[in-house]
Amino acid sequence: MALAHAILTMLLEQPATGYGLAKRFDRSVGYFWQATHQQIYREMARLEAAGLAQSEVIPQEDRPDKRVYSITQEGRDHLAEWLGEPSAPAPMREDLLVQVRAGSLVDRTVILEELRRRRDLHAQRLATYKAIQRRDFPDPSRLDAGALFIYLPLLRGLMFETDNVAWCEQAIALIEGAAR
Amino acid sequence: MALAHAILTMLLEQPATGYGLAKRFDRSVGYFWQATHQQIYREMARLEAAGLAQSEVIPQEDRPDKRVYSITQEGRDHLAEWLGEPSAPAPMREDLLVQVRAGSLVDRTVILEELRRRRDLHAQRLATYKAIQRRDFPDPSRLDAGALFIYLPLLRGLMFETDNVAWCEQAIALIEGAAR
DNA sequence: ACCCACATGTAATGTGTTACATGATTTT
DNA sequence: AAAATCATGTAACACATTACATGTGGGT
Repeated sequence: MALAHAILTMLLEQPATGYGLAKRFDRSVGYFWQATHQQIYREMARLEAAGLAQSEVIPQEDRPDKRVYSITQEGRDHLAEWLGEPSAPAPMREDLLVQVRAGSLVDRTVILEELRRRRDLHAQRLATYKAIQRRDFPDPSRLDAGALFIYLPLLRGLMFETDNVAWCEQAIALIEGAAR
Repeated sequence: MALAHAILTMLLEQPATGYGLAKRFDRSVGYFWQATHQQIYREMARLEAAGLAQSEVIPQEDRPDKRVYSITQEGRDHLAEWLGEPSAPAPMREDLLVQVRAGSLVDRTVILEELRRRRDLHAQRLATYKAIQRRDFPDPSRLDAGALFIYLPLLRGLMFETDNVAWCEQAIALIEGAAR
């Protein structure tokens, strides 16, 4: 039931269309949750059926009409209750680590190439998160409670991608320098 | 198809029963892949049907008979081919980050309690990984290529849990010190 | 007496992914 | 002329989770 809570949390900040939420998950808040538009549309229909969200169709002239969802009071209560429940760490399922673990099957150049590609990819994500940090939180030393709750998940994403880059680099260096 | 590759990778190191693999995923190699016994049994049956693994029933007297799976040459070839393919980062779906993001809905003590619980949980995991590190890799500065491929995923898990603990601690300190 | 470890599965449900489908406007 | 953005959905399939089911032997 966690996707539902992620959607409600985003609606808490502002009402949105399925399309708009999909983009936020994809672009700005991908450092703490990811979902596709198909998942989101399905889940939003459920949320509305359960009374946790409500929608309103807004006609548009130039563009297709849109259905804007917002959270209900019942949705807020439901979210607040969930916040009191203990959370389980997300299970780790990282393909790259499996590939490295099986690395002895192939020539080391194969693994090295993939590690370099992934290092670049994570460096790019890191740059994106840093740009968001600079734009939205130029002075992280004084944030009120409300801003902190937005800053802290971003910080986690930043730390995660920093680690990804560092690990890839260390892996490359160690594999390049290893005895055969 | 990534669970299949994780299983084949584990079988590469040594043949195993479904039960045994489930325990390895659960206990020792959980820092790079997690799976339950139901997933594993289903996937192993498929691997055998596809000719990538083979099984042999070994009768036992005291305990129930067991079915030991091993990887076939076709399975090795299949794995080796997969190692050449680019990997996508695992999507992030961390409940705790959603809970923090929605933190303004409840009293800060609710979030703080959860952050402390999670900090302890991750500290415990970190201790487990460090124990494995001490036991299996007492001197990480000289490892041959083969050992590196086992050490590097462990290192990633270690870095990840180190970060989890550090982030929880920072989050606790910042929230405790924040203006209302 | 009860729980844990060993050992393997089925069934139902829930979640996530991929492909298909439509159609206007804006940008390259 | 082609591709991207806005906007919403259906359908099929793949994968993951939870509950149920069974049975022995060893330890507390």
